[in-house]
Amino acid sequence: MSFTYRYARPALTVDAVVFGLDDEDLKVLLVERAGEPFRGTWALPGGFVNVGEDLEVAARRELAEETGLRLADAYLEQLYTFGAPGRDPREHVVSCAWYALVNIRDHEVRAATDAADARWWRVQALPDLAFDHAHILEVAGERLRGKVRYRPIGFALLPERFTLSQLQHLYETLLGRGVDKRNFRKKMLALGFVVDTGETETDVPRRPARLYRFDEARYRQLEREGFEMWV
Amino acid sequence: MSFTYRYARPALTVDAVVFGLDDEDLKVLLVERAGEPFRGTWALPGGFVNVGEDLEVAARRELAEETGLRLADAYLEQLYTFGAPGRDPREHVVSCAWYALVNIRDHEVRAATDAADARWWRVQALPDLAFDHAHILEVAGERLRGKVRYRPIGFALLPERFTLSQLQHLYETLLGRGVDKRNFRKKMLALGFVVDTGETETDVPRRPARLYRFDEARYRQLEREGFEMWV
DNA sequence: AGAGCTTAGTGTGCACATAACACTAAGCAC
DNA sequence: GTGCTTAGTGTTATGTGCACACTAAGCTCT
Repeated sequence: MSFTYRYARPALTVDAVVFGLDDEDLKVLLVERAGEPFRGTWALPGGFVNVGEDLEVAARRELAEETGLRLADAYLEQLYTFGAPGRDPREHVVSCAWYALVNIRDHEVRAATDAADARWWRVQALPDLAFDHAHILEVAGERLRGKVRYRPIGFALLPERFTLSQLQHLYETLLGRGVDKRNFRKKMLALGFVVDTGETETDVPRRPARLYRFDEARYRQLEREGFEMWV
Repeated sequence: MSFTYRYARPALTVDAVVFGLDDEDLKVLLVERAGEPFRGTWALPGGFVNVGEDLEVAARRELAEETGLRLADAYLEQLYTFGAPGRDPREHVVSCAWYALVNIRDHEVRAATDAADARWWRVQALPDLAFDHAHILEVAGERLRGKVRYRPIGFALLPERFTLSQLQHLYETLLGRGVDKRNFRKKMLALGFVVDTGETETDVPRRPARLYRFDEARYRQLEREGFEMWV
């Protein structure tokens, strides 16, 4: 079967930049390519968009197919569309890139279709990447660093219940600088959408911390009222 | 001549949302469609991307072809890629939308290829639009309103030399609210990249105002030093 | 020439937000 | 119960945002 058009068309793909956070670092999910071109090279999960398929749906599908990861309550947003001729050695391929923030512990990752392997890599120590994926990752990193300061998207990187220390560690990691503990806690609690669950950590070899959660409904309410956060 | 592929491909287009400002309002450049579908309906200028053509180049080309407008020192940025199946009645068409800010007086507009007419419309009083272009325009408006507050992109809407009153009018129009004259002037001049040219207006039936210009080199310098604006 | 019109241009004070800073509290391990 | 580790807490100084009203300068019209 084949498809014929009156004019030549660039191919259209989606790629996903999935960020995760563990106790140490910011990580990104990559797959090792099983097919040509760039066989054996690490790359962002992604692939061709089907006709009649929404771009976001395509991004989720390719991600699930190649890494086994299904985005549920993760944060997912379109990043940018990369269309420079020559970015794919085969032909002109335009890629609509998306980025996602997930809690690493919630998601089992396994290599699948078209991928020889799939695993998390430290953003600070990436392998060589296929295509222009290093560039895409750079753009994604900038967007993440920029956006986390005025939108509460970072919470998607944490478990549902988290301590203020974890939240602070998250911001320090993303912003790349330390912040003052007292000021940070004051500011976060003053925002009004980081709420105390009444629970505390268990099984930790030290004083247990209170557990908080991100109250999304409250955030949306405040947003409607014209409130603005700035970290 | 025709082109055959192993798998079906969505078509790929670019659309341009060009904003301009005159003494009264924020305007947007639209074309009246000369061909089907939506013949006779107003739409964003745009069209199919050629194979081997960069997306930004395609956006500029389509804009020039349909409206005669050539973006030189205008601000141009990718907006979002719209790919919902059904957004074009013919088939699955994915559109990479761009938005631009230009100084209306610098640009002559005339209908050309594929367009029966081309003209500026007040953003507040738009006609019915073809495809999902009303939605694209809405997204563009949000982006503009958001971005103008922390990036000095608004200057692209003004002539090279402008008065602080013009600049204030610009911000008031974009933000949709009045601002205090004294505070506005203090803040703008404190930024350091709005510089006095030493000249003043001529031929105005009132006290002439000083003319300022946007010093882009200075802005880039400050940006590198980690400075941040916020209006 | 002078009166009137129109927009340009200017400073202060108060309220609030940010940033710097160090010690006690609580639970666990040994 | 001692020691270790991280949790949790307030005050002060400084800077920024915001409200607010009058004089200055050039032109027009008579």
